[in-house]
Amino acid sequence: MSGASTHEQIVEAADRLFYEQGFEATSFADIASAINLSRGNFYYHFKTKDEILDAVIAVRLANTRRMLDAWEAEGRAPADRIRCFIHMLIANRAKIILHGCPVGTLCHELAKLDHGAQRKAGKLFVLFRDWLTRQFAALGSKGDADVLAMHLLARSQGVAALATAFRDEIFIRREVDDMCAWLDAQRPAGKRRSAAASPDRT
Amino acid sequence: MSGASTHEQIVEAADRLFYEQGFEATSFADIASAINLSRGNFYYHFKTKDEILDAVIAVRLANTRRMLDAWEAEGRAPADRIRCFIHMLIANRAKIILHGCPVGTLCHELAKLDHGAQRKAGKLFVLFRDWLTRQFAALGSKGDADVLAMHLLARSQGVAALATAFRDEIFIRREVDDMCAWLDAQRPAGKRRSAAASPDRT
DNA sequence: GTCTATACCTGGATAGAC
DNA sequence: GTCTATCCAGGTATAGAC
Repeated sequence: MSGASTHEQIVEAADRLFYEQGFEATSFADIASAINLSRGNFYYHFKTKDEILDAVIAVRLANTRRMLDAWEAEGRAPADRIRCFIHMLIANRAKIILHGCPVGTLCHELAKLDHGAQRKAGKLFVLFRDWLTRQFAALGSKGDADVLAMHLLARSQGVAALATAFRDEIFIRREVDDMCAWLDAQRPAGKRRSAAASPDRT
Repeated sequence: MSGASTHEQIVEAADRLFYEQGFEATSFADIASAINLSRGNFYYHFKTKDEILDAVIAVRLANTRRMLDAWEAEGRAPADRIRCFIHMLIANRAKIILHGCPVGTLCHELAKLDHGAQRKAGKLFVLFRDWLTRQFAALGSKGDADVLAMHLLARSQGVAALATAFRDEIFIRREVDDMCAWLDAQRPAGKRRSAAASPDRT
């Protein structure tokens, strides 16, 4: 981290603070002090706050692509890949309980602000949607792969939302199990693996 | 509306603006100008912005209780009442697509701000949760009524979240149908009504 | 109860020295 | 590339006249 350029440090800190506090509630002073940079010097790197937001979204898009590629490159069955997606809720449960889903909360905030970056932030959802659609298609769901993808995406968003509101980790685990069971039911009969073969990876 | 007291007018305008723009993004000037009131005079009615938020949440709690009571008083079967809940997504679809769920987005924003009113806003979710739990219990789901309530609440939150992000009304209707089908599957066998008897009330 | 005027602060943004 | 100093807009909040 300390080897990173100032530019990268700014984006990194902004990424974290936008997630934890929200975009609007995060001031230049917050970001600057987080990396021990003077406020004035900020404008050498970014002219406006919107530029920082753009950079943060770009980084998140790149990180998300990398994560999805990694899940895919592990070369397992489509259902296993989808389980990777579902288990994100457990892997990130602590942060989700505190700050919600990074994608969902950002999109919500930008929608309220009627912000120009709405569409770009929405691409984060599109990445997941398209990736899930491909996995469901590979799973054998021909016509309705996108429907299943949207369904699963919505369920994970809902779980994140209530997990934040109720600060309930048990609820997350229960819903994750339920989603995995639902996933098994989507597979062609006779090819289903037992639930016992899919322990939660915490 | 014009007969309402200034106090009521303020809360009403704040309620709407907090929903449309978010709590933080809404200034006193916004609320004041919405009801043609001078900014200075504001403080006769509310000392701080947090007081307005408290009043708005109180009004939303009261309105929600009234709505839930009305659904219950209509005296129909528990499943019909739950369908009232599910169909909220369709009844409010236009606003949901633009601004999300009023409860979910407020709770999310307050969580990010680490605001003191978080718990009070969370009571809105509790109202729905407890009401749904009672309906599922009446439906015959003894031990897991609360689990089903949380599940349905989460799904409706997820649908609202993606509906906002993708501005997709078709998606809402599809998921509402799916939730209704799921609901039918929760009822004791032999007592299920046909899907055709449950047309969407738009 | 309603208004004007205003104090005070924070946040975004700029200029210019180093 | 980094700093200090500064400007300006907007937001919260107060005082006091009417």
